[in-house]
Amino acid sequence: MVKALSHNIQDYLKQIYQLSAAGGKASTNQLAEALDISAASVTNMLQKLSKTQPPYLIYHKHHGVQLTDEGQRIALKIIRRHRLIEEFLVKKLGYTWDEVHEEAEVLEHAMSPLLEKRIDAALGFPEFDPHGDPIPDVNLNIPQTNPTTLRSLEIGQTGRIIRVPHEDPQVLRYLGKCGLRPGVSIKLLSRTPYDQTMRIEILDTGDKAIIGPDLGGQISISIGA
Amino acid sequence: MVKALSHNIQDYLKQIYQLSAAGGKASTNQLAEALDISAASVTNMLQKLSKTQPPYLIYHKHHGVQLTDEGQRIALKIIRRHRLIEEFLVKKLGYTWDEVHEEAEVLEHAMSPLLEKRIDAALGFPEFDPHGDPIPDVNLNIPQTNPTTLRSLEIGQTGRIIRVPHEDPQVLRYLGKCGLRPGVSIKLLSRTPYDQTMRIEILDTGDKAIIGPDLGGQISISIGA
DNA sequence: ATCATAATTTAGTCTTACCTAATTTTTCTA
DNA sequence: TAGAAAAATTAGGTAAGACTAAATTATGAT
Repeated sequence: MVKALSHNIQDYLKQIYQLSAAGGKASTNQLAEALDISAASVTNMLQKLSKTQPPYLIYHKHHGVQLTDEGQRIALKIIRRHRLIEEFLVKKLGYTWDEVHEEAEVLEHAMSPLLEKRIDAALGFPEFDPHGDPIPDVNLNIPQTNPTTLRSLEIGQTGRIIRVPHEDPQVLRYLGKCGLRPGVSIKLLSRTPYDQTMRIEILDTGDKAIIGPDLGGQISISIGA
Repeated sequence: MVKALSHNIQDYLKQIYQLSAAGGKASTNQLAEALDISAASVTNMLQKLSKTQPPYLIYHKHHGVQLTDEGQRIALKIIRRHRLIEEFLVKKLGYTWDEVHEEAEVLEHAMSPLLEKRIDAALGFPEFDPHGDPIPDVNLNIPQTNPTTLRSLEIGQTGRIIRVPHEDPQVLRYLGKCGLRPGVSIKLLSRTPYDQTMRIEILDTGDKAIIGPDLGGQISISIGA
């Protein structure tokens, strides 16, 4: 029997996973920022999580942390639940894609293994959530995509949107209004020399959209229409 | 802006509501038993909840507690969510009625007002949950029924089941197997003189079932088929 | 009316997870 | 290769919500 982990701890592990996906390690300050708590509190918790049996992460003073396999397993389980919930809310309860992140952030901790199974089945075992993020399967394997980002498109080149950033409702509403969702094919029309702002065309509708370089770097695409 | 109440406090208020529905007041020990914590802890919490602004309950040493209007409002909100979730799990996710209580016990605390609204709408604004318990509406008004209990039936008299006890999965599985669910019409065939065990007939199917007096007292019915 | 028992409360701790302030370590720049 | 700035850690504290043990109050049977 495995001891139930607190919501807090689950959130730490999830965040560490997300941060180290881009970088291999997560630093105390990054975590403090992401979880909106003080760095001192983070240090305490990291030390604690490195001393459990089994340990959830590997901690070296002043050098960031890395999840153990066990820690990663837990992180992936939470991420799976989070994304299943997002997909469920959109597909079955009429949510828009900008409403689901916050809701899932809470519900992911209240989801039993049974509910996870039933929702997964009700959705037909989906591989991606509404933002195009991959949903780890029952064994926590993640559907692989091989994306680059919108920012790296050449002028005149086409691509297909794979995923968009999922946290900020405002951004999501903007993208939604432009018709920029996963699966949509686009072409880069132009890039301003000074600030790299991109003009792109949605191929199906012919609509145009303006995307700054920051946001462009957070939108994953595959090359080709 | 109202301060968010902890899950714990929500559980206290809900339990007090349920206990005082049958009795007007809830005692420290009843609460300790129902919440599975020590009586001393309950005393502490009751004192705390009676000193909030506004107070959630009225506390007199050694004489039990009673919810204030505010306390009752919160209790009913949780109960509404609990029952909506139960109905949702059965109707939309293929749960059986013995699986839903425990699940709802957790989810009720993770449910946003928006989710409550969407689920309510998806179900067509149901008035009763799978066990026949009334679901408070958006304004927390409770559909009234005027039930008596199975135990009070006379021999040969007919009745229609209104609600069954909802917590114990074993009991629910037994009742389910017998076909005893809300809406079903029954007739009392006999009662043993010694222990008052009842034999009843389900009118639609002709099936017979045996119900002890304790369980019989927890099954609500309306008189007449 | 008394006394045993049951119910409740008080007092004192513990754990979890957070905080701020002060200190130490690392990193970056001149 | 200092020394400043940034990052991380330590130390000491707080609030919630639980606990046990001891004390008090209420109740019910003779």
